[in-house]
Amino acid sequence: MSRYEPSVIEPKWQQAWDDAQVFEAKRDPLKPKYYVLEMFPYPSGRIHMGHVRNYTMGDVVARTKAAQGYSVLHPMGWDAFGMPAENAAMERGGHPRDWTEGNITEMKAQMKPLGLSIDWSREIATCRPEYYGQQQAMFIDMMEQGLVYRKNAVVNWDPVDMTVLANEQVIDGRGWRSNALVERRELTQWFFKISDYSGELLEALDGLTHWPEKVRLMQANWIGKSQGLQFAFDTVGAPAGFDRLKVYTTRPDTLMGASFAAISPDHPLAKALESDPKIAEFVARCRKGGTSAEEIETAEKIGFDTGVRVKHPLNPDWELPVWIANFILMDYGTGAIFGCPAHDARDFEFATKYRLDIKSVFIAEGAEDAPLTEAFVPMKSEPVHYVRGFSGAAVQTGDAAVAAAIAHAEAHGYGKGVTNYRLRDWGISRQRYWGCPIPVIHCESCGVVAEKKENLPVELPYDVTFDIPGNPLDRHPTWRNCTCPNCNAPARRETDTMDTFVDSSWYYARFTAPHAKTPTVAEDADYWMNVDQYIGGIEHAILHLLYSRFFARAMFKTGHLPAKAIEPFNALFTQGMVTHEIYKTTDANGRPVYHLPEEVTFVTAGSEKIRTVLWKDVFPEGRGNLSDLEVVKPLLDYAVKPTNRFVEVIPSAKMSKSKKNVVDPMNIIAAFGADTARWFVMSDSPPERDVEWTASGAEATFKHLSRVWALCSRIGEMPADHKGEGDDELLRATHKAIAEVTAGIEGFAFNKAIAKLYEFTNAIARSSASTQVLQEAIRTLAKLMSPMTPHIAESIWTFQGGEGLCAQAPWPKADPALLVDDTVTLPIQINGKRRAEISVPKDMSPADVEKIALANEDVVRFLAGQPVKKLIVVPGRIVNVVV
RNA sequence: GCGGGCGUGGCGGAAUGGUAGACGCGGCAGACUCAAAAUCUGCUAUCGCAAGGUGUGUCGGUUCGAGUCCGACCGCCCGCACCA
Repeated sequence: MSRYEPSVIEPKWQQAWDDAQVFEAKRDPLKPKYYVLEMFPYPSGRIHMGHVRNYTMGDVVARTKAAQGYSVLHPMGWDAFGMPAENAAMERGGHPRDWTEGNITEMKAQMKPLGLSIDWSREIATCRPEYYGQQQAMFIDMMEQGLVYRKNAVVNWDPVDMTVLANEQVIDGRGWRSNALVERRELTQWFFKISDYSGELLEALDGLTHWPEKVRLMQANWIGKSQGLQFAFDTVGAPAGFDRLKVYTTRPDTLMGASFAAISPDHPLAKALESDPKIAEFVARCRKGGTSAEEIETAEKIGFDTGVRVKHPLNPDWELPVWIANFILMDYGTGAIFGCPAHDARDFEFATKYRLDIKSVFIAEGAEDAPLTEAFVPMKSEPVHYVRGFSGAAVQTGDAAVAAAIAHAEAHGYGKGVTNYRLRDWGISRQRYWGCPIPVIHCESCGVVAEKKENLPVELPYDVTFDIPGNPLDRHPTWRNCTCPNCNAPARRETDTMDTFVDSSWYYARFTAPHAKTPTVAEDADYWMNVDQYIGGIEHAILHLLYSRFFARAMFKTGHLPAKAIEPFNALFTQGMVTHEIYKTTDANGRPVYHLPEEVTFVTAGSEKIRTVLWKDVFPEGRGNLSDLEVVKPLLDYAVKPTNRFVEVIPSAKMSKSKKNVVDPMNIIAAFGADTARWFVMSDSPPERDVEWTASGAEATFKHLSRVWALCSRIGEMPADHKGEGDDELLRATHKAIAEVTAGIEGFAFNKAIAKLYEFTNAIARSSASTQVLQEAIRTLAKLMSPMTPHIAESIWTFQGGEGLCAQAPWPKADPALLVDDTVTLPIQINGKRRAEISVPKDMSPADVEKIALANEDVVRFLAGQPVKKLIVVPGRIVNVVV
């Protein structure tokens, strides 16, 4: 074997795998199946280290499962719709489709050299009619099932770009691109009825036992179940049609502390009152407020007394004022509340500002009913003393009091217990070109009608321009024109497109039959679903994963997925980011200046453990030492003083172009090969945590792989019949490695699996065993390394006489008999402190172990004749002597 | 405010309640070399000449035995947030 040259072996093996179609997924009734999926990328045009880490993890799982005898599905596709393509068209000209397809070609070309075991015959892109046409078909099915509807909704409207903006695109109340003040405008929008599934999506979380607890909690909080009382006030002096005002509360036990009612500025009653110019003006003022978290947090609570009154449900003579308040949300509960300032922080603030009554309903046990300086809001599980209760005992917990109050309301017929969810319906309308057209038609006589399925896909027109703001579909000369599927009269197409989250909500199902003429094919979906292991970033913990869970249910309801697939992802793994240090200096004006890693030099000061980073021109050769500093001191003084050449190192941060701490995977592959990149991103940190990319770590990985290569050569040069020493020892090490590496991979502890591979490599290198045993060991090493470093593994496998391709060889099995040593070393503790060590046969009886332990001379010395009170022997583990 | 997570050498990190620091990085020393690089070997938590002592954010508890379990605190990180 010659030198280790990744640039030679990597393309060679990739070609060999392609030729043998090793990664093509086939339905095989004789094998169990395994579906591994990594969250598919947005085709930005460049892959980054995060992609490398994500796809390598999936690849390790896919290759291991394939070797373990599973029929594996490991596909890849492109989340290809979305605004960056349109922005690029606006900024640079060109067409979103050309830009996107070009990026897909480029990114695929960058992914191929990684040697991933992907079935590229199943590649999909959400922007192609083959994909989004099927999405439109499902949209129509969902309409029929009542899962889709239109309603007016308040949205962020950019008056300059003439488009709806997502909340994240509104920065300080202005459009992120146009910088125009964003308006809250009411538009007719399309919605998916995800709220129909609130309860089910919440309860089913319990069954997702192979999901991270954190993700399940985040989803549970997002769905936000609460139980409370809904009741209606009788109104006094309200406009016609508003005889009653419905409110929702989770604290009906505080009803006797009510001092006002309040409605959202978007409440129908507020609208009915807008004939009063003062009210109209107030409502307009409320709508101006920004929607960002900070603004909401710091926003002052403002209110306006409408003059309308409501009667307290427990006492018709008791009237409360109705206010419009900016902090009441229209789309939660009923959009109206009753205010109990004593036991709600917001109501307290509001009541204090507008001098409304603050009356305690309950007080801490043993406390006085004194005026409050802030709202008293104890845990609902805590017992308190009710001074103005109306149901249940005087001393009870909040939980008990709430239940008693609901029972009271239901018994007296003024309200009922209801369950409320924070989760809102999913608004999917986007006034954008580069998305999946919503396949409906507006007809003057028939209204809103679904397009006929045989007319699908409703394709995006190519001849559009982006030189003026707004949705190009709206101003296309002919695209909107169509005929009504019902009455054949001339009609107009819907020009809204779907949120790109819709595209990614079912791609996992499409991969089971990526080119079918229907969204899915029953037998393929039956065979391949569910995704056995899904891998991606934590940033998708809520939206993407919740939408997908909803969509799988909708696909079941519309007959596109089997019942077993309503939870589509059996196991989820969320991986950490790839980070890098940032190198910063300051310019003459005090502004930060960032430097690329290759622009700085590391100077180490030996045992003093100081690391200083300097601009590269101080040590142009790329490395330096403090002793060298003495030599270059004059130069350094010159360099440091006038130009501030010491570089500040900002530890481990997300890779970002502006901070110049990005490492391009293509450069790493060019310098060290894909195997080095793959091994390093898996080796240094647990996969769920961030991993810091370091140049020294990458170099060290390359050196290690080179060592393995050299070791393979050495073994290859040994005479085949050479008899050596320590065969049994190496055989045991081999089987231990099999057991430990397998456990590491299966437990998603890739860093530990790699640590074991280092140990095993060192064991082989030290061994002077017989040629045959060494060969068997290094072939096993190659197979165990192959999920992480498939190319070098393939070379070693072939060189050492492995049969066929390593990629198709079965996973080795550990012999349990070889995993336990005949003798074990037992530490002996005296009063819990380690004092000695004995070596005993592994199955020696505890009684014999005791004898040997007590006879040990170190033990005798430490005991110094003290009587032994207790002796604990944990077989195979430890001996503890208590005196 | 609500919810969750994490604190272990110079660094990344290992440790089913059972020898704390595996493995890697960095560092030190040595071999090879005219020399450097590369490579190889050894050492590397800390105090101490040693015997031995001390060490997993802090304080306390459970246990024969605690990095691990329990309680309080300190610090850092993440998610949600005017949700009635």
